[in-house]
Amino acid sequence: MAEGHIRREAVSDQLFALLRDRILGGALPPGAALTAERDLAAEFGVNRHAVREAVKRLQQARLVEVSHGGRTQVLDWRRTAGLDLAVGIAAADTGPTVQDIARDALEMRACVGADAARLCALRCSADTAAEIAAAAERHARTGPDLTELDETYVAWWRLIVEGSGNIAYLLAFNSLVDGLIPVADVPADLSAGEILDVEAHRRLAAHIAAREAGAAEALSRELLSRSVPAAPRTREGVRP
Amino acid sequence: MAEGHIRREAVSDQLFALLRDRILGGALPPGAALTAERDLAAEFGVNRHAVREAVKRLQQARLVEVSHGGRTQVLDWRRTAGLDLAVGIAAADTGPTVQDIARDALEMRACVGADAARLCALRCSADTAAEIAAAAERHARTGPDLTELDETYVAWWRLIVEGSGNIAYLLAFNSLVDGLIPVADVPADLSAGEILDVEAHRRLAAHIAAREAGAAEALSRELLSRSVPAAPRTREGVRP
DNA sequence: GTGGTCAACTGGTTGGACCAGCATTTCTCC
DNA sequence: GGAGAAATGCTGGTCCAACCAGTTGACCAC
Repeated sequence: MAEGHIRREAVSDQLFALLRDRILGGALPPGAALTAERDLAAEFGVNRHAVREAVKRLQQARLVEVSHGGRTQVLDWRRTAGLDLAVGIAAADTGPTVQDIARDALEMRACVGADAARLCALRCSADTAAEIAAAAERHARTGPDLTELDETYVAWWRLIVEGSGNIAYLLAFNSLVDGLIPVADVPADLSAGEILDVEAHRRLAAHIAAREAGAAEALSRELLSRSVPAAPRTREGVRP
Repeated sequence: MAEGHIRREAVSDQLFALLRDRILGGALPPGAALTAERDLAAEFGVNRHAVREAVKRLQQARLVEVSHGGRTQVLDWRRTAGLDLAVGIAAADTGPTVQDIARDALEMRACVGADAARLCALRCSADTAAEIAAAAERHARTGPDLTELDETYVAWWRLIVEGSGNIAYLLAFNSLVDGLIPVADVPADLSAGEILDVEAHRRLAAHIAAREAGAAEALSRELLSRSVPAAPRTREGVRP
């Protein structure tokens, strides 16, 4: 078949995305009351259960606060939402753009990645250090295919983050990898300077194996900073 | 009333917590198939819709992968789950303990907070810098009540993180503040050394106002590191 | 005004039915 | 006997209709 698998998105997923974007976009400001479930169901011509599933997800994302008997209230996502939400913020018509989010994510990646490399040098086992070096070599031998290179590079970093022994870093890494980075289309020349520098990877692996925490941190910070676009910021803070 | 608001947890919330803990605890290993919705409903004596809401949340947390017609599969949370999940990991009977999670969260807080202070010094407006200094003074004048002190301290840090202009940091801050830190009972003497050091807060605010990014980063890193317990790690990496 | 009552919302839960997609089994044809 | 097609029985996805359980606010008696 030529057509690429028409996956019909579930109704509750569509509704969740729609309401999420309304909240993030400011159409539903903090403090406002969400339309009642029955009314939402009628408005979109869907069943109330589908609405409930969507609202339940909004609740889990801490975008709304539901109270039995009372009204469902929209929260201020700047104060309550978690890192997992970052996906979709860009979809909002108001506030930060995709470029802003991308830059923020890459900045955070550099910060957390550097500290993870430091901790990895301090705490990982000799086996893990050897595995990291092996993964770096594996990455170095990976073909010219960009997607493939990206995968082995992420896999290599995952080893380092795991080796840091910090679960918070690992979870944040997950949030960034399959939440934010994919959305951000980093200029190819920037990311190539990071992904293709096989020699730097070898040196970082060596620093970790030699327990040189400071050197590992400095090198990884420099490496990860290469993909951060240097575009000037026009706004201050997170407020529009 | 003396009794504290008998909140009966919703069925789907209980079910979500139960299944989440089973997955995080290893009772439902990655790759295993989740019990079918109808069977879960029968097993717990609840309606299938409640089960569906719980499963939908598991899906959003990237703990399971559901496929129409096929089986719902348990994912490897170490590879897929996001930072928001950190709550509840400690509840698992296998793997990291509350102390481990707490330490990891505090480590991450120090790393991200220091970089946020650095960026804030670089990028925040003069108004924001003044507001940060004012918030520091407000905190300094706050009464001896520990809860109150904690609130003003968090509010002060929120200003700094907002001033950094990095939304990823802001969301991670949210995840840490109302997800992880509360669970972690940091020894009072440690946190007091951080929260009560009014002079350090004033200096940090001054560094930010003076655009001394390096000094702001160094001071905040030192400040935030005070609450990190220095307990030795018995395990390596995140693997048990 | 104060207090209680009640009706009209809200979300929470249930049951049953049916549609749609996947996987295995079974049957047919070569 | 083996390869492919058809049938079957599971899975999740959606809907309808009703009822339970809290909250809110208007109303009325005092």
